[in-house]
Amino acid sequence: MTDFKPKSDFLKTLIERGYIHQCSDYEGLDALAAKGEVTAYVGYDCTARSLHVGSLISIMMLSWLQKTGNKPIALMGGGTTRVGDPSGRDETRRILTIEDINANKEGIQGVFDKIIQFGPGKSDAVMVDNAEWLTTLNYIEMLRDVGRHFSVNRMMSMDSVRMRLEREQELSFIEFNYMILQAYDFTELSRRYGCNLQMGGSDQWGNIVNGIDLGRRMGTQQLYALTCPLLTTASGAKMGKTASGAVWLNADMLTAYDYWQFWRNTEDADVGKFLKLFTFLPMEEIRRLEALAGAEINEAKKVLATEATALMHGRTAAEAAAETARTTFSGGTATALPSVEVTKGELEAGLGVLAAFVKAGLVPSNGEARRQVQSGGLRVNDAVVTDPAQILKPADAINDGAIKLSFGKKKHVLLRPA
RNA sequence: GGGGGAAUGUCCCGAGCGGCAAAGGGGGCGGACUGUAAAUCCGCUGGCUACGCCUUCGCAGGUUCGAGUCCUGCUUCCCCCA
Repeated sequence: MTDFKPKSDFLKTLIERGYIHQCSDYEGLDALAAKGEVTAYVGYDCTARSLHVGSLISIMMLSWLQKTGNKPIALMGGGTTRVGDPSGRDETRRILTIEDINANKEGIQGVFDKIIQFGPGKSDAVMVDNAEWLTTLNYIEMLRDVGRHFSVNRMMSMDSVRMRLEREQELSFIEFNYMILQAYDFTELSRRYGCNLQMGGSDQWGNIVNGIDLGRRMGTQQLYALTCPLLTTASGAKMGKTASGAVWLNADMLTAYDYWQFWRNTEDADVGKFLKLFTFLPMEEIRRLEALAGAEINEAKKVLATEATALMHGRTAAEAAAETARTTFSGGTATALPSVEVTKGELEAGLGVLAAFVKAGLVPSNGEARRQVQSGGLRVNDAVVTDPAQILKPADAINDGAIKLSFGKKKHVLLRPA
């Protein structure tokens, strides 16, 4: 890969921006991409109501694919999610109900058209659900047509399976079948849409390559595999977690402000990498930003945060988030901070600080609030709380009629009497 | 079918002579230092109407003043033999 010189804009961009972990055949894929003849898919499991940043990298790849004149397919795993992918998992996934899966699918679909064009045109994207063909399969036919091409010996040696076996962890038969279904998806998409490339995270390599093999045996055109690195931060932590949980892409699961903050808090060493992967800024601009040294790199982080947020939440929301952050972190109180309502009566009766922080959702329990008071982590209107028995009263509402509660340096909520 | 072992704080790993809210890590959170970074150092890491009360060690019973610890049965997982 180091000495490979791509001719296609697609591979040129992906390589330059660091999207590629492995590819089954650079030359072959490059030739197709140069002619705009790549139709690629990425599959998304419907295991939650929203995708999170971990999936964003592959959505970006689909977008670049389209920008460089090829056709993306977003595959909803409405069928495969009923089975559960064992890759990279220690334990069997909880089996989701069909209603849950459908609801999750609804939630997930929305993010794609933010950066990908859908429609009937040649390089317009298509969205399909593998439930369409998987749920109507007939077991015996499936075994005869597809199952005979799979060697159990080889399946047992696949990472996802082997790891479970070596660590003596349960691997149920249903999960064992996941790779067969995913391989079958690839061939089915090849037949239906002329799909010839599957992309995904590096943990999907085995599954994708199985699809290529199956395609060859079942007589599809030549298929290709392309994987991206799994995201970790420079200090090795798995990316995508914040204080409050996963970094969701959907606005109703994570506000634009919190999403902006997630990117703003990127480690220095990751700024360049993330600008390349998660924004569409031109490379010259990125090179300039990542060259900033010392505290200056904070400028690059703000650009990253705003650009990345603009992609998922829109430019307006991104800039509002940037502005809210600016006032908040320069010592002021932005009125656009997340807010929680309390009734006037509650305040007049006197609301305990501990309860107030729990109510604001900043801490999970009274006890936790109490502990945080001990270590000086709670503030009311920017004043450190020292007395756990402190009572909040209407007179404390000073900022735009609200009380500002802060947990640590980064988490703020406005308590609004209503 | 026979024999042996395991299950611990609902994030994970993991100690635990009958006095245990339960050692030690990891992770997470807060504080200090910085730049809303990293590294480092310090503190915290069951719940509550809080110098007390309540609920926790696979499940259900029992012995005991007192059980994570002992006994009985059950469930699940692993290993060996058939």
